[in-house]
Amino acid sequence: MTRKEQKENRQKQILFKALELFVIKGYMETKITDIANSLNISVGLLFHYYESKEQLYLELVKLGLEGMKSPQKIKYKEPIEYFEKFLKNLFEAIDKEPWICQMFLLMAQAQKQGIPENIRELALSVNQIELSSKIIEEGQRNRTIKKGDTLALSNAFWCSVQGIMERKVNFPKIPLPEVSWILDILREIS
Amino acid sequence: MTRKEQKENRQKQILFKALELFVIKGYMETKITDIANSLNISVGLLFHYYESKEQLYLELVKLGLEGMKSPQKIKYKEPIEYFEKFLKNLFEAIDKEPWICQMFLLMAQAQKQGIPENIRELALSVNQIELSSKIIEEGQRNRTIKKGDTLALSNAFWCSVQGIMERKVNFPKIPLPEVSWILDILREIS
DNA sequence: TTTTTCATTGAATATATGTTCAATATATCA
DNA sequence: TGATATATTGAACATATATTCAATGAAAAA
Repeated sequence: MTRKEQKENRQKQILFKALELFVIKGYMETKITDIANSLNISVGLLFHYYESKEQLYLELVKLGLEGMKSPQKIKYKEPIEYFEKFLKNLFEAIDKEPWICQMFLLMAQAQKQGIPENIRELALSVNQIELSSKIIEEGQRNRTIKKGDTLALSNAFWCSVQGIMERKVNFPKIPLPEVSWILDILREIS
Repeated sequence: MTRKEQKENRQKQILFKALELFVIKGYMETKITDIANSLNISVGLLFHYYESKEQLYLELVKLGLEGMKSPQKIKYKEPIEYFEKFLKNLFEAIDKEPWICQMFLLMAQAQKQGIPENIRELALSVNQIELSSKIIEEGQRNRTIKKGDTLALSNAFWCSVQGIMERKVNFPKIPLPEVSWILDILREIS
């Protein structure tokens, strides 16, 4: 293993362990020593790779922002198909890569109080709920999505997804819901 | 105002402000000085009424446990009616009493890591998801509730509710969803 | 009015935790 | 091999925060 590889591995190792702990315990509750200890490395090494706890969190939020672009790449004919594909991808991905679930929650967590203000603003810069409300509007026009305030519908959908991710992280054994159950929040029932 | 009243008022004042801050910022992120400052009282006074931060949090969880008994009092003929009544009550109550929403989240928060273990166990002692799964099973028998793993369905419902509460606390202006939208997660679509 | 009780304060203390840094071990390269 | 660069350590430092406590003021009781 070259020096460069070694460096990158350590950085990733730290980053993913930090993600795991930040999501489970929260930003403040996660101590630098928690991260170092659970990786069996010294705190000094951690600071060698990341200049501060805040910086480490910032790296993660930046990574998360990248990931949030992926839903925008989903191609769909019917609006409801957009949400269906998103959920399907998400649920499938979760089983293989637990960090996806964690990252989803980190981005929600980063928008809350208690997070350094500059990071919080960054996390708030992509508003999934507003973006989806436009797709919901399309669906309302052709009667495939329920009538009602588009923001509230979008909110209900994303709240539900977040709640599910939240629970999955804390209680991994509880089975995921069926995609169609969550879609029924949006779907016009005829 | 008698001494007794004064005492009770202060205790409640501290308790509710603590609830507000614990829910918004989390347990560790909420500093004793935050609570004292936002009430314009000294830290000493706070410790005069509550022997520790942990004790204060415990009081809140105990209060929350009381509140969690109320869904069990709901009377229903059709199983779906149980969930409908619950949501209706909850959404109506929220507009008048923001602390209900906060309390709902506190109880979820108290079940996570980062909370003192004894309190965490107490919070985990009432399992809303398991309780509801039995009602869901009734509904499945008479075809008013979707087929599928009852725990997963119950989970989807409660995750959704939690996600909604979460968002309401952080972004109070976003409108609440319609009760029926959330019920559609459970309802058999014929 | 005098005494006693309790609400209230805020500086002092103890502890926890983020961060620094000088020293050491190990790998890379000449 | 020897020289240089990098990975790694952990004790030391600075700061933040929970908690204590002796002192003060105000209300209740006598």
